[in-house]
Amino acid sequence: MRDGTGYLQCIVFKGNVTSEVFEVAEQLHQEASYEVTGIVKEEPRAVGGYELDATDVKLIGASEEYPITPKEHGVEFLIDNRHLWLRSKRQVAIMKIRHRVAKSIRDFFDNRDFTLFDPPIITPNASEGTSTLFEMEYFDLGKAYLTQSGQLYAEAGALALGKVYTFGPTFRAEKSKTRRHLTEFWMVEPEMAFYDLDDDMDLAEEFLEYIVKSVLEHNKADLEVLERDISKLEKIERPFPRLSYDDAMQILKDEGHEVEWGKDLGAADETIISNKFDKPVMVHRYPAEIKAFYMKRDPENEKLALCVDVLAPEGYGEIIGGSQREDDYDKLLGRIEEHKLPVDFFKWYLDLRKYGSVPHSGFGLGLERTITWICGIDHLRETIPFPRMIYRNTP
RNA sequence: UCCGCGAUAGCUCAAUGGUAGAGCAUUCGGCUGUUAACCGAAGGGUUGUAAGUUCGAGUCUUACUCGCGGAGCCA
Repeated sequence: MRDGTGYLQCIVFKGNVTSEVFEVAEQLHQEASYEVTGIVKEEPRAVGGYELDATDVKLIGASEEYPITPKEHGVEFLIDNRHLWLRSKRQVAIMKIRHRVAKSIRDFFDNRDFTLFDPPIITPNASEGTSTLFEMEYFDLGKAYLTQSGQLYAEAGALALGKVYTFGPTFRAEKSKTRRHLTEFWMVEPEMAFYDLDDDMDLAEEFLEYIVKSVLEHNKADLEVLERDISKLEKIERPFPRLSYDDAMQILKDEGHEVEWGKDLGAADETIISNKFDKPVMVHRYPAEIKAFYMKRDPENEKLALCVDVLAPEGYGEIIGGSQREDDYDKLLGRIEEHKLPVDFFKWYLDLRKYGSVPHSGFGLGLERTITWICGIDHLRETIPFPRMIYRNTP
């Protein structure tokens, strides 16, 4: 029996019930819903040590030929039946962990005087220009897009409220067919006035530690269902290793891998680096060339951006991307022009530098990637109730 | 967009170029302190689509469709 709070074994003994009740019990196929009256007994043979000895059984909803059997199934079949797959023990455990991660995210920021700040989902501009956007016609105003990040709006919020965070769905029409991509995924993006890159990294580190500890504290049973090696999560404590991009390149070189300064780290590179540590690794100060226009340059080396990527352990890859933002009006305008972005759309964004600009920083954490890592599972499609992927938008 | 792999019963998979099978599920019968129960029986197929090679194609060839993994890009 499953009721949403847990599982209980229930026994219907021929000798303890009427023949009518026994007949009803015989009709209870997999996933039928029913009401049972009985006596709870201690029973060492039952999982959990207790079972319900039924005296009466009432059928509520029959379930004929339930498609998902206790045997093995393929991925396509299971996702076609996602609405039913969610009932299985493993999926229930993942959804409970998702809830815990989301709750711990809100608690973390709420307890540190951040204000939840909701950016629009429909936007007229591309925040980074590179990614593909979901496009729509917006009445008489031309094209509009589904947001791929609330960051630019969060910056406006930070200048109004000091410390803010956004938390909601974001959309990317990237044609990525991998176990790390969804077209609709959730992101949390804190943005803080007067934070420099070091402050930003300190916060990210404390944040990740908090989330993992919260799951360990409340979801041990769920992690057990997933057969997660908990000892790996117990090691997630500050401080996390911090490497500059140059340090990372050196590690790759020492490992005998061909590297070229100025190129972004590939997935294989990230795995090599993260496998050298048992904690998340923070890689900072990438070449500005390969990073977004809004990132501030390192005053000590203008070729570098004041940015950070956090790589999850065990090869789970990037879960956080963040930076200190460019706060100088002229420099930011220059970047927008260099990237050939429509200046008109960014007028409001430039205003943030025109009227009382302050140094500020922030980062974005991908919810599903984080859950995938914490759960120790191999595909992020299981971490959201109804995944949206390049070749699937049903059920 | 590119590279690789795949598509056979409701599901998971077998089948040297030679009569398309098993386990599970379903139905029927039996048995049972089970927890992926067990024993017996039955039904269930245009082998993704189209063309080609061949005496003969699930198997070989070509194209297409769909799916999976990866690269790039990203959280």
